[in-house]
Amino acid sequence: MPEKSETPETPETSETSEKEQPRRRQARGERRIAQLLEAAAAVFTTTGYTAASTNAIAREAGVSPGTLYQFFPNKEAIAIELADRLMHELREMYGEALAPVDPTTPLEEAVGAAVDRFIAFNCEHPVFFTLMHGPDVPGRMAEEHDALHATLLSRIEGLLSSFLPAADPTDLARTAHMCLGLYKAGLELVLAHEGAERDAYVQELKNALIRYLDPLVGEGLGHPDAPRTTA
Amino acid sequence: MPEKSETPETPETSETSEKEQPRRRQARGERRIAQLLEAAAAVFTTTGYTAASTNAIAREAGVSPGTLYQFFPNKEAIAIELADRLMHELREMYGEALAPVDPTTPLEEAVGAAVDRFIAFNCEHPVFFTLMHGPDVPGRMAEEHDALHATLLSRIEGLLSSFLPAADPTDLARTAHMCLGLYKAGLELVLAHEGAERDAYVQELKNALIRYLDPLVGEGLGHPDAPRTTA
DNA sequence: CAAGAATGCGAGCGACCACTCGCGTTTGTC
DNA sequence: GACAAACGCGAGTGGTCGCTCGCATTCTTG
Repeated sequence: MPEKSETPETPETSETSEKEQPRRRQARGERRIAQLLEAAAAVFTTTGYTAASTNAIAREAGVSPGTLYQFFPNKEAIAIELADRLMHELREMYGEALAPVDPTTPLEEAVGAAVDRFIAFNCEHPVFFTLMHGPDVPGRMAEEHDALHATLLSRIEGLLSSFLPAADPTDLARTAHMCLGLYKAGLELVLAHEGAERDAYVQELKNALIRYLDPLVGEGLGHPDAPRTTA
Repeated sequence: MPEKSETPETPETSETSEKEQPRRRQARGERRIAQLLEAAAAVFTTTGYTAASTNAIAREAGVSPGTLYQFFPNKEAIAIELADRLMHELREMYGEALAPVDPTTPLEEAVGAAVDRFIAFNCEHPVFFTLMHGPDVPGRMAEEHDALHATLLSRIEGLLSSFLPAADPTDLARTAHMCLGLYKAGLELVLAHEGAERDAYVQELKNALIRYLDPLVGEGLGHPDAPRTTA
């Protein structure tokens, strides 16, 4: 296992320490990093993480393997950095997308808005689905994935509990898992199509989620239109 | 090469000089093959296809790498043979599970029966999900996967069309895709849990599918008295 | 401009993996 | 029992991949 001894850490960082910054980068370096991450995104989306070779990423970026390793300590760090940047961009969006809504808001509206934003993000960054869904992710990425997963689940639970104030926590968690699973399934289908067909699948995904949740909401709120329950 | 009756698509002359020469196996060999496939199933399920090494499979089976290659020409052939045997076993089941039903059968019953059988099969053979869902499958396996996918889709379409005789073929295909996607999502959740919780997820999967399809059946048939429940 | 740091290169190293080969052992057949 | 074929072994081979190293080039800074 190639273990690179870290530079003598804690030099001095009295000021704002965003991250460990043992290296001074030039503008050129930042450009290369962005270029490499873009190339990595392209290669990851087409071949997946494990099958993607660092040489292929460097070639895609038009640089040599050595240059790649000037900016990233190893292959995993490339995926980590890529995921981190996407996460950061995502956080700015889903903070609104899954904010708890008051129960007077119709379910369709809440689900539709959340789905639209997430679908838009994933369509704009197809790598995200590859990195977060692939079974061939390195250990450190799994944590990132699990963290996002847990955050999303708690958000969904929060949203659901605003519609179902009196629900068993276990059932709530299960319903949230189902919602996330159904969403992932729909996302895969959405990404596999384009144009009008893609839009149709988005609508179908919304339908599936709304119809799945509708009876629960109706019964949870004491709606008279609760035709069927599953004990 | 494992012995099996190939389709006579290679019109060689009377002399089958090369190509397929089914090797004479002894009982011991057949046992080894089964043993190796079982070991391969275990390794594939835990590590996935690409990450699984042939040496690991041989070790799991308690034989040497050379012995493994006595019965399989390469790593892909192991997965192929494994998938073929599972497919064969599956075909005997889903022929009944998705056989077209007359529309008088309630939707819940049709969906419930199909889901139950497929869930049971996948729970008994977790490799199947790994081989058919993993993004890291070899080229030849992708065909097998696509073939199953297409077969399942046409079966689902057939079942749906028995409930929706007058439906746009495009919509029908899309709905079938959605059903299969939703099922896969539910299957993943089902496999991730055990015991009572697993059963609960099975029920939730059925709910999601039935609720997704119910409005379509009600409106598509134009039956004002469409049976919504048979409680 | 000079010095040093950051950047850039690409041949090559070590590790791993799918797969092979030569040879010894077991089994079926006469 | 004798012969051949199927079985079994495990060190070895070629190839790929992550990653390194020495050296050349470009930028920054005083």
